[in-house]
Amino acid sequence: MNIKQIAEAAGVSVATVSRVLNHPENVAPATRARIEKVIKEAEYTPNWFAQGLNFNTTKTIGVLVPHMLTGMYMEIANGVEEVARVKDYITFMCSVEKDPAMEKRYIEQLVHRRVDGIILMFSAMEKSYLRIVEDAKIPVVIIGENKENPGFSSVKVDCRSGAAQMIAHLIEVGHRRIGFLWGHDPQQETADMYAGYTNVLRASGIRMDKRLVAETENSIEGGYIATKRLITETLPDAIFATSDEIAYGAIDALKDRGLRVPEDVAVTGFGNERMANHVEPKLTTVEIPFRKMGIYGARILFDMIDDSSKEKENRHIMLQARMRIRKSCGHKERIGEMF
Amino acid sequence: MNIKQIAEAAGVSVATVSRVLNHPENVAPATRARIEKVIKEAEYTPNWFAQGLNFNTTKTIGVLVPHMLTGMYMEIANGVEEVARVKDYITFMCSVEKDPAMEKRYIEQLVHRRVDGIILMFSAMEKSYLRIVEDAKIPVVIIGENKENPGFSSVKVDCRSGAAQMIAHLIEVGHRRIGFLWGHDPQQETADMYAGYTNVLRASGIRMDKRLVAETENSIEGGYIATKRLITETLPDAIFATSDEIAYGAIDALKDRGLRVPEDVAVTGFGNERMANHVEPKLTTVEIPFRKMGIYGARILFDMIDDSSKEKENRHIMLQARMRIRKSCGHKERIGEMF
DNA sequence: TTGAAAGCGCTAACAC
DNA sequence: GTGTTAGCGCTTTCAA
Repeated sequence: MNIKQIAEAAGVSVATVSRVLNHPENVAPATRARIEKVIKEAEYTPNWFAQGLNFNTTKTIGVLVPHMLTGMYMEIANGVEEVARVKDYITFMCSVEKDPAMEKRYIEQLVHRRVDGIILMFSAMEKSYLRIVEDAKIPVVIIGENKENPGFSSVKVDCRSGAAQMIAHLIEVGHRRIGFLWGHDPQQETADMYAGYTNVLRASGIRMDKRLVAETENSIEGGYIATKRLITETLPDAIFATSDEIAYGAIDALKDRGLRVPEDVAVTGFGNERMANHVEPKLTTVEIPFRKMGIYGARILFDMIDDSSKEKENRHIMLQARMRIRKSCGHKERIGEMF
Repeated sequence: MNIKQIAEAAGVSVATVSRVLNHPENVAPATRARIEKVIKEAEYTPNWFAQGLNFNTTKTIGVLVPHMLTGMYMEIANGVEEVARVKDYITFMCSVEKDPAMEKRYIEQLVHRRVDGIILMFSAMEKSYLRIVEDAKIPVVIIGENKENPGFSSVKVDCRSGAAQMIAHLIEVGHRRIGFLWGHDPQQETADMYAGYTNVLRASGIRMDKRLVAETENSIEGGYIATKRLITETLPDAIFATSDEIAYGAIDALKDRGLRVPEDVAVTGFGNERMANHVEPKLTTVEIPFRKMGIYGARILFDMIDDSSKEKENRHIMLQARMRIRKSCGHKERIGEMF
């Protein structure tokens, strides 16, 4: 069913039908009612492609997620989607599986399909790849630090300070030999955490011990393996993991070795994802406001979309992370939280 | 940059450019090479909408997910996406937040945007709503049981038998008073589990006690609250939860009451999601092959898309669920699994 | 082997 | 207030 048929059925020209669709105020009430009736009865909706050819908007944004199965990323995406929904936009969610080649392919696709805006999450893209997007003049917001991508609006979390707080806390509680489980991603954020770690140690006059630092995949399994390896070398008082998942793996590994958490070794995570409060012992961690990151990112994006006319100067938001003291760090006056 | 400009730059007509794009074999090698060079240099890609107006395919499928933050649904989606990617399709992931109104809106959008196929996951849609999709002749596959939607291809899991096995196991291990925490969704699946539950109890000569059955939201919090309520009434030997998350909540609630799991009360889940093996005690559960469901569903969908000519007879796949015996059910010879 | 032109379904400028 | 028509960017038939 197309506009011509509607026009015939209503005894008018296609222009008039198009008008009731786009500028109903310019149509006589009687004609308008008649046409609307026909449209409703025929369940007619204008052809998407024909509209796309004429308008310059698709009411669609694209969101690139590093990994569909990682809850934290999905929380950010959820925040984005919520804003998009209110704006009557639909969202292309693309999971790039932490693979730059896939990320590139998806970006090309999104540009090709003329999305109105793109959100890049912890992107691995180099600036040069993003030229396609710039050429297409599609607004972009980057969520998560990325050194490779200056010149875009962004939303970030102050991971350095978050880690520093946590390390300071561990020291305060009495730990000296603090291990650092360094997840491979997100790259920039974990590097910032490391900076926070070394800084606080130095300031506290604690000597760095390289054996206490281990690199690992950002996953439960990664944390498990790295911890097993680490504790064969030397036994720390505490372990700081760059993500909650790594911390879960660390706890498993310690338990397997017959060590108690937090009595023998304290463990802390980063993120405060859904399960952090339901593992045993409850995980002390740094809360990242994931949903909020998504919401802010989306708001910036839609600001850019809405006044595409305005000369765009990039905006940057830095959110603070916040400690969640539970049991796993060995704090005496720990705060119990159920949810 | 459009086809006309390419044509001019190459000194040919638009028709010839279009030919090298779609039927290169019909173009003289020399002309073709010249045009391809221009295309490459200009980084030209045909306009998506103009193509859509002419072709009848969008290389896009839509996936309706009940809830973006529930890992199990995302695992299914991940399976779908993987198949789609291989097929060079892009996926619209739509999170309907367990809201039928949203689901309806998204379906309309997907139809409007002429996706080549749609996957409905644990859909709440009534048959009548899906008329839009049928009218548009868009292939649909339903993942997850849905009584309201006969007449569509589907992939399901035998939850009834899964639950029956688990209940039988609990009885075998010595439990008699077995609680049933009934999550509100997915509707049909949990109802099937209930059927399995009552059946096995009856067959084992155990009298049903209504006080042992509690309804709840499908979430950790839901499981927590329902369990607290349930155990004020009567104390079961064991609790069967219709999802892992509900089971986590149940375990929390029991611990809060000073009860040991599984010594005082055994707990089992359903799903075997990522964390089931990392909570304390490790969760005995029924494994649902989520990824596989997505993969099979997508394969059926693409079969339908690829031979749209063929008279389509619906296909139905029923997958088996499988028990994962861990610690939480109190089995003596429990199997330890790390990952 | 190539080009001219019609047509895909719609919007909007212009004319009445 | 409504109709006519050019044009959006592309594909494809038909003719040369």
